[in-house]
Amino acid sequence: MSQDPPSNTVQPQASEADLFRMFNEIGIVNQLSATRFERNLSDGLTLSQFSVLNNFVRLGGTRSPKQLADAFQVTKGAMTNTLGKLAHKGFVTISPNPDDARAKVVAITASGQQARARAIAAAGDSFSDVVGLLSVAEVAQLIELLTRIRAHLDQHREL
Amino acid sequence: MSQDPPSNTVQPQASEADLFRMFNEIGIVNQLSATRFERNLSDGLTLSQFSVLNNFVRLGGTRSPKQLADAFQVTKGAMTNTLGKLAHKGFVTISPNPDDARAKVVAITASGQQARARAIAAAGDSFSDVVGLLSVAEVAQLIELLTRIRAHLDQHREL
DNA sequence: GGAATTTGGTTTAAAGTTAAACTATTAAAG
DNA sequence: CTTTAATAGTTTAACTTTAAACCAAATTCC
Repeated sequence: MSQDPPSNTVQPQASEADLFRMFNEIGIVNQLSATRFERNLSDGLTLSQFSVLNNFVRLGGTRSPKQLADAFQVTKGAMTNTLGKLAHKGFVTISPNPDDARAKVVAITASGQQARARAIAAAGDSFSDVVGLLSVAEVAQLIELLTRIRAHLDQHREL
Repeated sequence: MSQDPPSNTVQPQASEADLFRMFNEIGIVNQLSATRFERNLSDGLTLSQFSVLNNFVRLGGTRSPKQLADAFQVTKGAMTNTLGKLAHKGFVTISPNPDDARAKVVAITASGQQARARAIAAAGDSFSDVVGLLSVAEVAQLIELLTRIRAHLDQHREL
């Protein structure tokens, strides 16, 4: 439909096998880095809990449990659980939504922001040995490509 | 200690904040792609089960449950469970190790290889829409960088 | 050789996840 | 309006994973 016209400067597309290998490699790196990160997490935070706090700080504002569940591709039940833990620790507040009695409004607290900052600092430590491994340009390139992939997967996800 | 001497051709190193962002992006992409992949898995395979089969095909030979557990950064208990399921489906065999009565020898079966091939085919389908997104060069670059990171994390992991 | 330690694997309890059932509220259709 | 369908959130059962206890077999160390 809306394909670019053929041209002599077109880059050859990646094969499915290449992509499989790439996603495989992403999976392994993620496994290793997430394990490492999770171990250094403070305040008894799990990765899911941290992710929620981080999301609030990065994007600001408030969200419903449903929105969070969708954003993290997790069931509503799982999010109920995660938010319960965070609320219990005082890192988020969960209030009724005045406009919709079914819904709730989740917000991060000052204490939650501090916990997130502590976690980030700990994360920095846990990755300090990787600093020498990549140049700024390489990291930038990596982020650029990953962001592109993320945006695509995000748009085309079913559910 | 063993640092390179300063020079005018040295690349500036990535900051911890950049790295955090990078690993964060890897986590999100992984989350999205793994979810997608897992949904298209055939033969009732879970991602862990598929990973074990894939590992056997990629690297050949046989392995002990312990080796597999280490390779995937998973507890021995979890691997006992995963291998049990795979054995039940007839995709691997688990035999005693004649040289060490504590240990076992795990091998993939022909049926397991076929199941892995089917899963790969399904995976190809599930990623077909990503094909147009990246050039061969970009995927190659991505794989190169990820492999480097993986090797580093792998060498420096605790446990 | 025999005691103490380490290692491979299984099992158990606790925690987190999913899928599905369920409740309550809102939106849509007639 | 009123009935029907969809939506937000919670709860439950089944499953996976981890951490820790446990058993059996191998190693290490006197």
